[in-house]
Amino acid sequence: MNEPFLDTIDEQSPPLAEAAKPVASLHEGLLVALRDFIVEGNLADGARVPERALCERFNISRTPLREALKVLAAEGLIELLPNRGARVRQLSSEDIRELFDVMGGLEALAGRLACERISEEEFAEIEQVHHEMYRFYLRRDMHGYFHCNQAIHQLIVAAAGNATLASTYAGLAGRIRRVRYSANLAKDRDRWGEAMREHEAILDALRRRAGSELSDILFQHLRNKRKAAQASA
Amino acid sequence: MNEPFLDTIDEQSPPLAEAAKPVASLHEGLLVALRDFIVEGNLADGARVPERALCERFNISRTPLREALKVLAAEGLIELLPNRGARVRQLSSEDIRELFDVMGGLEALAGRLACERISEEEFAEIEQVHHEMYRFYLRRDMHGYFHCNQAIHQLIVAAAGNATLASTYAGLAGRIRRVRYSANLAKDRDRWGEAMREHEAILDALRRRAGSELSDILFQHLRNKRKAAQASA
DNA sequence: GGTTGATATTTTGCATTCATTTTTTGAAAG
DNA sequence: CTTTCAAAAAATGAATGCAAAATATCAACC
Repeated sequence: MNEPFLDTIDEQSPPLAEAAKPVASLHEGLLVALRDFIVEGNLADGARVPERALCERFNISRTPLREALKVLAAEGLIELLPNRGARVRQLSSEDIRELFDVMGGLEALAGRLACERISEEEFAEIEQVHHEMYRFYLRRDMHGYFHCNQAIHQLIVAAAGNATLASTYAGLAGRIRRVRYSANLAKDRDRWGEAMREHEAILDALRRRAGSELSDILFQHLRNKRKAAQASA
Repeated sequence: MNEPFLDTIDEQSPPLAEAAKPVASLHEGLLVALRDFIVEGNLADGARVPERALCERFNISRTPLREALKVLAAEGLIELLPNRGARVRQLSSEDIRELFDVMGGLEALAGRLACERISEEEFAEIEQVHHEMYRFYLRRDMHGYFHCNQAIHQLIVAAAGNATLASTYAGLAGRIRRVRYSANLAKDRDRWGEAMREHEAILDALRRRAGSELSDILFQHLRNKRKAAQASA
């Protein structure tokens, strides 16, 4: 469970040097810490990953660090160049387009599966967050709106009841999380109304358990989100 | 580009000991070799991964091997237990259900995207393989049929023109590849006719560039495939 | 001033080593 | 014969060491 999706309005990541918390378990711990470190944008886009510096930062030797870097490369967060170390992966607009589409496909799937198995309780929660989001929309409270928006998408993925889906989704979300700020479509007021209407349709289809319809709507919703994001970039 | 999907009828993987080809580049090389080694079923399901033995098998020391194992764990092929090494990941029927659904979702996405951008040439190729597959079906040639089947699904994913989708799909396919033999629904003659009809519908929807429709059909197709597979297991 | 090329420095990739933890072994007890 | 427990053996996780490769430095030259 990493991060729901784009569309957050939170402030930029914390300053580079932190209180150097001494990595808890070091098993999973280092990996998580390092991933956060990168995802949170502590390293510039395309910058080379300073092995030695990170060793000191996390108080470990190069061996476990390099193992973690390999994993992060497999996750697509960084890339390894033979004999010249790791670089923070720079996403082209094409990469972002691809990522949005795949996430759209996964959300479409989540919607479809959710329709098959969502409980009344789960639906009620989504409905509640939806109404809350609507109130934020009326009040033009972007921060609140996007918080709810995130929550809804996350709840739909969770309602699908498919851990493989959830972790695949989280992996992709992690990759674009770095660019979420630049992709902050929130500024686009016209799109906002449209997005709100789309969310109405999402809730409606989910209420009717119309899986294939919801699937379409969710995919298109992500498509539109991406278009707005890339247009404003 | 790993492997299209289940549904192959190929014979079981080669015997455990091979000619010990000395890992080419060792950068990407070891990882690929080791992944193949595991995916091809050289290690029993749930068996512990013998670090030392693999070091000798691939003529490398433990450091690079362990890096590779970490990556394979991230890919979901093996799992790492703290202080007790790596095990070949054993997929529960629930895991398989999940994987099929996610792959179904990704194929649905691939179909949708393919409808947007597939060229006449690409479509013609799929159509051709489809007809070839039909001839195999009429002749009751399972091996030929499944080879074409695989090719069609792979061509649709390729026609989507989304590298992120393709690699995500390949990653999941790799996980499931180990169990493809047990999931060999080929034996189910009734399902075969049904599958053939579904493929007719797939081709038809693709011809009409009916993205959302194709999306539904593909997802259901994978669903049915999975049900047949799990029923016969 | 800018370019080229040789040398020094750093960094990478892998092997080796070491401390811990786990697993195995085997003998004693029930 | 089975269970229990302690010691031995093996495996894991991580640090260090070392050769090869890449990068940086800097002086000579145009």
